[in-house]
Amino acid sequence: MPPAKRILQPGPDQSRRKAGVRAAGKAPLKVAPSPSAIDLGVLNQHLGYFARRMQIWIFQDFIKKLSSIDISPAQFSVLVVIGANEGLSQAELAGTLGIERARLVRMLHLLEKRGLTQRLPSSDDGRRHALRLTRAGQTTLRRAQALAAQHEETLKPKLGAERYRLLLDAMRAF
Amino acid sequence: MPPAKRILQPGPDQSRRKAGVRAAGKAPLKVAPSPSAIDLGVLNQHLGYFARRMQIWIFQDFIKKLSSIDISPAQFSVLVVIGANEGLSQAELAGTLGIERARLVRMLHLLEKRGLTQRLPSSDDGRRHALRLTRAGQTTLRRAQALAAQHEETLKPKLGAERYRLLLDAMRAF
DNA sequence: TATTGTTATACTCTATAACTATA
DNA sequence: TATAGTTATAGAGTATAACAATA
Repeated sequence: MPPAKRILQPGPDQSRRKAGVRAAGKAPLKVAPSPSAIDLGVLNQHLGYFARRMQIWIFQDFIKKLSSIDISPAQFSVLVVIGANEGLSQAELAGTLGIERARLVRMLHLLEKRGLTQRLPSSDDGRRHALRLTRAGQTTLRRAQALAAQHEETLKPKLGAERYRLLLDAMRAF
Repeated sequence: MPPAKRILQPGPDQSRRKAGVRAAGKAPLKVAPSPSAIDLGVLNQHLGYFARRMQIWIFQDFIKKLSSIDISPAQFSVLVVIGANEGLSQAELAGTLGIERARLVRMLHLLEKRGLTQRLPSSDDGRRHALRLTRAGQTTLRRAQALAAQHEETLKPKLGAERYRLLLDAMRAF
């Protein structure tokens, strides 16, 4: 497929050129903080900044620890909830995990293609699918939970046992 | 642009059909947990699950609170760090915030187009750009910080003052 | 050779809208 | 008419690779 029309920042960097022109009339700045001296400013007082950094760190460790079975955090959450609630519908699953219904469709396509989940017809409502794990899905879930538990164990020493418990408790407010 | 070739799940849902066939040989499940009764299973013991939910909640509130000036969390962090470290380079900024260098280029294009930031030539290294806020950028940053502070204030009662402090402290471990 | 800023590309995720089949 | 599952599409964000200019 030819790149027809670039979606993001289509043109040749006019803004960059403009900055250069503008800069020509000013004295170039000389100070550039050394890498270690960069100031986070007011970000230091924002929960969201640290929440994002922490979440990324945790997910990256999770992905690494489960790379041998190729299960992402989102896939893990889907397998766990199906495993604990056999027969639930896609809408219920999506609502529980905060995943878009449309997104879940494609995740389930993939998990089904890998032989881990099934969509069975619901007995009492022709619109719904009753979700369940296959035998292979149950096995994969058990392995995933073991690896995820190892991942979780790396977080405790990183935080200290007490702060770990405090965090787990405090974050339930959301 | 014609949809040439679908990237995700190209074919007509074969997996779905397959599931239907498979299901035909089995008794349909009857139990579907009521929405309130859905069990999170082992997710209840995973920091990452709650970290992600919290981060999404916080960002959504942040976006809402700053919607009047149309500044995203990522844009806010960029403005704050440039404001606190005038003259720093794009690589330093990207490294500090954990943003890809390539991604930052497009963010700065946009911020520059909005007249909030500038890229000046660095005096001692021809490869680098020295980043700074324009006057308008400084004004926008001040407004953004005021609105972000309001956002932050909604988090404290939600958590309680003590747990808020504990969280902010504990998450610095990452 | 290595680094800075940049372009290009692909993939993931989010967000909607619209369609179908059922209710 | 409303809901469940689905398709399609656009937009962010992430991840890489490659390139030109500069060191």
